[in-house]
Amino acid sequence: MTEHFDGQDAWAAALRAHGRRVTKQRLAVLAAVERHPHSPAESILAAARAELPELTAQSVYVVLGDLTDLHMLRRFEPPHSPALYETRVGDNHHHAICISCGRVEDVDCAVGHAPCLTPHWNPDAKPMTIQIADVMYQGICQDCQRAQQLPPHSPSQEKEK
Amino acid sequence: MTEHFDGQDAWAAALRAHGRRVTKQRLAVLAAVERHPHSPAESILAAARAELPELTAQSVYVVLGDLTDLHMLRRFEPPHSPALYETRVGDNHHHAICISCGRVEDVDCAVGHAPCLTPHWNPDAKPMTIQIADVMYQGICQDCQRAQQLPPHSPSQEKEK
DNA sequence: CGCCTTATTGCGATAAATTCAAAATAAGTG
DNA sequence: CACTTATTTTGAATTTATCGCAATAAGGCG
Repeated sequence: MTEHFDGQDAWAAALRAHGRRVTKQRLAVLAAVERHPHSPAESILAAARAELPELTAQSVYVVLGDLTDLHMLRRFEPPHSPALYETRVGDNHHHAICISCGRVEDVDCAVGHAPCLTPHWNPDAKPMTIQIADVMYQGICQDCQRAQQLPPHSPSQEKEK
Repeated sequence: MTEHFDGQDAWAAALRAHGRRVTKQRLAVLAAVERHPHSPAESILAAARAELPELTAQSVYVVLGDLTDLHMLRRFEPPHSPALYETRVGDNHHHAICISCGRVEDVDCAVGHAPCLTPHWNPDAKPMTIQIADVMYQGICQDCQRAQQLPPHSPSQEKEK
């Protein structure tokens, strides 16, 4: 109950620092994202409604979009998934997604510090000023791998001819 | 007019190799993607209709999805954009996207060969078996950068307070 | 060469995620 | 406390993509 206010105040300060008003909606969304990293807007809405039941979906979209623009939140879009949000910004860490179950894991930056931020441009390409390098590792997590090997009733991937 | 058949035959062979029938729809889609890399389904439909007017949107979605599963096409989803497709598969190259105008550039793999395929797992994370590492550089291209500096009538990004 | 089986495509409807416009509300300021 | 305007809500629309089933045609076979 008291630990509530630690983060609450920090978020409030950050909002003011960005010239934004401190509203219960924003605080509820920020708290929800912090508690449920790698969550889509809908899950964030559900989580935030635990402490602010009258919150609407549209508000969540607006708040998420705005806070992402401010770099208070980070947004990434795994394939075949709605956009996911997290509060970890600044450190440029990456993500590993299981293409089978959708589980997401954080992965520290692969090349040291501000790493992947210097792409090897092709000779004919016009270089851009890179702001972030979103690295999306796609693979199969251990659980799903195990589940696929068991031949039993699991008609998962019978394509590829 | 003749150069048509070179690629045509190659695609046909590849389709058969994957146990797929060779249809004009598939050939039209493949040709369209090859001619317009980094294009969304809608643009591919338009391009493919140039040579196959009766092609439908749904067929394009089905074909793109299927060929992507076969790894004959590669699909990636830049933020705030529909999924894009390209014929370059196998080499694991990356992409740089201008967050302002949406322009996409190919970027060769940053770390040499099969590079980014070995993430640095956190101690507590359960490693996955990585299949591909999709690296998405996000930044601002030279043109947009130039356009933003000119104060004139360009009410583009007046947020951030 | 034409038939037959079955993959593939077309059609119509539908879903999921996100965005838009305008009215209602409330944060911060004086 | 009143006022200004950012923020949220309300209600609907848009965009991107998928689903089920009927229609079609590709490739194998007799």
